[in-house]
Parts: sequence; C-alpha cells; structure tokens
Amino acid sequence: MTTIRDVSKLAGVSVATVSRLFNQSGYVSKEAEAAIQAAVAKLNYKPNSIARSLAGKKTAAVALMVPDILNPFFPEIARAAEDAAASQGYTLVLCNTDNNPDKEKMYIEALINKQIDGIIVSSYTISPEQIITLQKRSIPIVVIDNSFPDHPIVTITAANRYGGQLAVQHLLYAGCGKIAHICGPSHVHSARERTLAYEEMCSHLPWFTPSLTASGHFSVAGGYEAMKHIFRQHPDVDGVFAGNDLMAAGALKALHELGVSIPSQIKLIGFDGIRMDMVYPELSTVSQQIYTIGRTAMDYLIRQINNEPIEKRNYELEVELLQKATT
Amino acid sequence: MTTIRDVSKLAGVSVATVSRLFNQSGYVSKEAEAAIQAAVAKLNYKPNSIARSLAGKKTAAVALMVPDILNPFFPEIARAAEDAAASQGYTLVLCNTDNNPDKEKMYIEALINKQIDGIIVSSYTISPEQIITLQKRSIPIVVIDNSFPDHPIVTITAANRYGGQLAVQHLLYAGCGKIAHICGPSHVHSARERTLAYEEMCSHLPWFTPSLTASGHFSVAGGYEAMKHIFRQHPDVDGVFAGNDLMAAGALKALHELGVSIPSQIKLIGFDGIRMDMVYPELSTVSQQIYTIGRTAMDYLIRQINNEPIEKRNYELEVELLQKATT
DNA sequence: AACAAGTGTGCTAACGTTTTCCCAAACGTG
DNA sequence: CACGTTTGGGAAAACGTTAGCACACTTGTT
Repeated sequence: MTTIRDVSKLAGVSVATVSRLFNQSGYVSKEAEAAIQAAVAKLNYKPNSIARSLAGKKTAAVALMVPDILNPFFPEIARAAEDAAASQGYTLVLCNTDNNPDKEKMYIEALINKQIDGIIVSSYTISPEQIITLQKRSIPIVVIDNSFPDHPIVTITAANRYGGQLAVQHLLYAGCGKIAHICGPSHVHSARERTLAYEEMCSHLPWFTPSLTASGHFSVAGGYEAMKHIFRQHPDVDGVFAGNDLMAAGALKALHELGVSIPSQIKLIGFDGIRMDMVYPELSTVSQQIYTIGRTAMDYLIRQINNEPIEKRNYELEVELLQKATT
Repeated sequence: MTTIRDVSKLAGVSVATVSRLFNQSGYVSKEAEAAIQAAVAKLNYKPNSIARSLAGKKTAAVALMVPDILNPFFPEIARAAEDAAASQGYTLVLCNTDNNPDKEKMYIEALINKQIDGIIVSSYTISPEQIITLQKRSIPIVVIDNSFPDHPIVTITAANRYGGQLAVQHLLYAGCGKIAHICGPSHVHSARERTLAYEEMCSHLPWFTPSLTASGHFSVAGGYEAMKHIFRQHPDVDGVFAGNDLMAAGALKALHELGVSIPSQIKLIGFDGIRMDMVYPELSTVSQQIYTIGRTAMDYLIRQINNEPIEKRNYELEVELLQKATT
C-alpha cells in the first residue's frame, strides 16, 4: 500500500503539504502541486480513509435504519438514499431493525462507535428523546415517514392527511356511496394520518359506521383479511380506501376471490405509489414519490453533517393522485 | 470519548493488557481482568472501531453489490446478508451498480480504500479476471447468481438447470401440449441455464419452434410484451414457462387482458420464488430460497475473512417446485 | 540444580492520516 | 526601509488501537 509518505518523498515535499493539497486547506504552490500530482499518478496513491477517519473525525459513511428492507417501500428509499450518498462520496450502511427497540439500540451503539457521520431513521418505535440523545452526541439524524412536531428533529414525510383526503374525495367524486377503509397500524404516524383523513371526510356522512374500518397491518395478507371481513358485514360497499398499496393489493385479491368486479362494483384506491405493475388491474393510488423522500432525507442529512443551515424542521412532500384501473 | 488509556489507568494496568483482554489474545490474570471489567463498566468504555481498523487490519464491514435493490430479488438477498452479517458483528454496506461497469469499478475502488473486509457481488457484467484481481489484493469475494466454473471463485447459485427442467416437466405432466418460454437476458448466467433447460426438454417435441421463445428482459413490462408477442403468433399455446417471476407476472397481466383464463386455457409458471402474494391468481413457480442464498453467501464470505478452509467453490442450492393457482 | 515451557505484564513502535504550531520568504505600503 | 500581511512549507503531535518484543515469575521435568 502506498502512503502519503511515499508521495511526499517522491515529490520532495513534506507529508503536510501533500495532505494540504488533498484537503484544499492551507497554501500549496503551483510547483509543489505539480510535483505531488506527478507522484500521486506514478504511485497510484489513494488516501487511506481509515487513517483519515481516525485523524479527522469523518468516516464518509451514513446509515439507513429501516424496519425491514423486504417491505417494498424501503428498497425505493434505500435506492434513493444510496444514490444521493454515493454522489457525494458517502457510503451507505443498511440496518434492518424489525421495529425491535433492542435491535435499534444495538445498531445505534454499533454505528456510533464506528463513528458514522449520520443516520436516516425510519422507525415506529423510536422515541424523540432517543433521537435527541443522539443529536446531543452530535450525530446528525433525519427521520423519515414519521413526525415529531414538538421536537427539534428534521423529519421528512409525505402529505399523508391531504393524500387521504385526495383518495376519499376521488372515490366520492367517482360516485361511491359507501366507502370502507383498511387502516394501517395505529402507532404508525402516516397510517394514523391517513385514517384521520378518512374519518374527517366521511364521519358526517349518513352511511358512516365504525365497522366500515378494519385493520390490515400494512401487509398484503392483512389487507386481504380486512377486505373479507368488511365485505362480510357490508356487501354493499362500493368504495375502499386502503392505507397503503400492499393492503390494497391484498384487498384486490380478496375481491377477486369474492367475484366482485372492479371497478364497476367496487372502486379501490391505495396509498404509497410503490412499484406494483405486477397486479392486475393496476391499482389507483395516492403516490408519495418515495424516491424523492429518500433523496431529500439524504440531502438534509449531508447538509447537517456539513453544518449547513437548515431552514425548517418538518418537511412535508407533495402527494399525487394516480388514477389507474381500479377506480 | 473514553479511550483504552483511561481504562488502563483506572484499572492500574497497561493498555496492552486491556487490549489483550478485549481481543482474547495473550494472557490476562483473573485479577487484572476483574479490575479492567470494573473500569470498563465505570467508564462505559467501547473500543473505537476506527482506531482498531487502522491498527489491526479489519473493519468488520462487508459490502453487498447488487445491480438494483429495486428488483425484488435483491431486498431478500440483502435482508439475509444483513442478518447474517449483523449476527457476526459485521456491518453491511449497500451498493447499487445498475450493471454499469464504471460504477462497479468506482465502488470497488471506494470499498478497497475503506478497507472493506469482503464483498458479495451480484453482477452480470463483472469479469472473472476482475474478481481474481481483487482476490490477489487479498480481499475475499463471494459471487451470487453467477458461476465461473473455471476460476477459483466462490459462487452461490440455485440449481437453475434442474429448476428449469422441473418447471417444464410440471407443465408437461399437467398436460400442456405446446409450451412457450419467456427468457431472460442471454448474458445472465441463471437466465441462460433456465432457457437451456427448456430447450433440452422441448426441442425434440413435435410442436417445438424457436418462435415460441421471446425475451422478457427479466422485467414485468418485458414479460407482458413477450407474452403478447408470443400469443399473437401462437394463440394455441397452453403452457408458459417464464424465466423469472417478474416476467411471469407480466405475462399473467397480458393474459388477463387477452381474456385468457388461467390455468384452464393456459398454465403459467415462473422462477425465483420472490414474495408475490399480491398477484392474483398466485403464481406457480420454482422457488430458489433466495434468503438462503444470501445467508450462505455471507457465511462463506465471513469464513474466507477468517481464513477458514472452504471445501468447494461452486455451491448450488436446491430449488423447489411451488404449485400455486396458475398451473 | 538446571532448564524448558507456560503464564502474565509493560513498553513502544507501528497504522496513515490531519492539524497545530512555527519559521521563512516575498510582497505591499506608508 | 521598516512594518505588517500574505504565501508557502516543514516538524511533530495527535487520533485510539494492536502487536512484537522483552522481561519476570511459576511450574514441571530430568
């Protein structure tokens, strides 16, 4: 391995000068620069990042903590985060927490003593206090898909409330006269918001009743069960708003099995806009530009790392109604 | 930050002794151990992994290079790899290459000078020579979903050939009399193997003709187009073997649109066994236990890192016919 | 009694950078 | 010309570990 010392010798300057050149810090004369460049090229020198991390304090590595990369929402986040990270010379460490607080703590400990430069967290179990503690240890954090309005924490979310309204409105405009809702886990911020939107829009309507809502746990199987459950009690529903696309796909499957024709008898809309081109008919959904969330999160994380000022705390990204074949 | 020196002072021993205790190397007396443990507990000391990496030569980090984490095959690999890595104290770095050789090289350079301990590679563009070069730089590699029988490279693949035979056989047993094939990219090893299996099994049958095969590029959209293309020329096909599940899903969508009833008129089978519970009817497939591939790859990678002997070079994992609703 | 092997510990030189401090020209400027 | 100031660059101390070497003390064996 060729070191900075080799370069300095060959170039006839001190290691300090070489270091200054690489870090654009301090003065380096044209001649010295040329000599160093030549030596670097000749020796194919690459600064060792481990040593650099030890001496400086930056590892050029950031982490992405997600509950489970198998949930199709997260690969898209990961892809975006990795693209953004790589483009700025950062390396992305992936952590699956399964929403298990113990695992989360383990990972956080491990990341801290690897001196990670920053963390993007998606977690439904982590507390704002935990995050603040981390920030006090001066490690930048960005939270996605969750919101802590009362704490000094940078969060990136979609306009879940507004999106929910959009979805329900779309069903109403399409002429639905009895709309069911398959909701996500109530401890999940985004799920809660979407459900609140549904209730806001529908609770005053004559047909509204709590049994039109069932929980689908944000999963295909859950959506499937919830749909069957709802249909058993309300065979006359003609619209369904699912809190995410996975549940919508599950519901679609259930409706297929029940022999319900879509969208003529029942209209169905999901939420998220995950890549689901494999289902037929294609799902209408409220798309939240997942990629943008991931990229934005990484951008703000790196800004924090660089001590650049950040204007706001809670970034809410736009959502968009995507009408496909199920409405 | 509390360092090993603080501990050594508090415990009244030298830093060497503390280091030895933490690394289980060399001798440490019971008394010294107790004193150190106490000091560690009191100071909440955690060894700094950066310094450790610089002094030792291990970073306890491994990388997973995949073409695109958005392809549902890879999150499952990533999940498995990360689980296995975490369980052994390793951290997982994720790299998306888009099968772009330049990106691959960039990442490899970056990983090398971060002194990554090992790399799991899934790439259809990387050459065995490149890998050998890396190994010569003494960085352990495991290749998944690709095979280099003539080179000293550890590879993990599924029994693609056998699986293809299984799929075709299944269709034949089910009474299919004219079987089409949607193939993947010919430069992809696993795709090629599956196609060869189809040809092996069918080329001698009376109905066989090259136009029964169309390329679907391993994507949903590709499978969709290929299916339509094939059906236009051969409305009398009654069986379709798709080279992966994504293409099978695309084909299913096309057949839906064409008004073909499944499985009565046409039977359809995919390959991979990715989580696709959202499609209806559920796809029959040849499952390759993706999670196991990922876990196995990480296991062998870590074995190489630890200089443990490895028996073979090319590990071929079993596949399994999963009959669902499309056959 | 002598010697080898095993046990326990400390010193200190790496590991490859960055960064602080200091020194020396060269360069305006009044 | 005496002076601050800018420009350029070297020496060496961090950064927090690991590991090789040296030394000392026990044991056990002949």
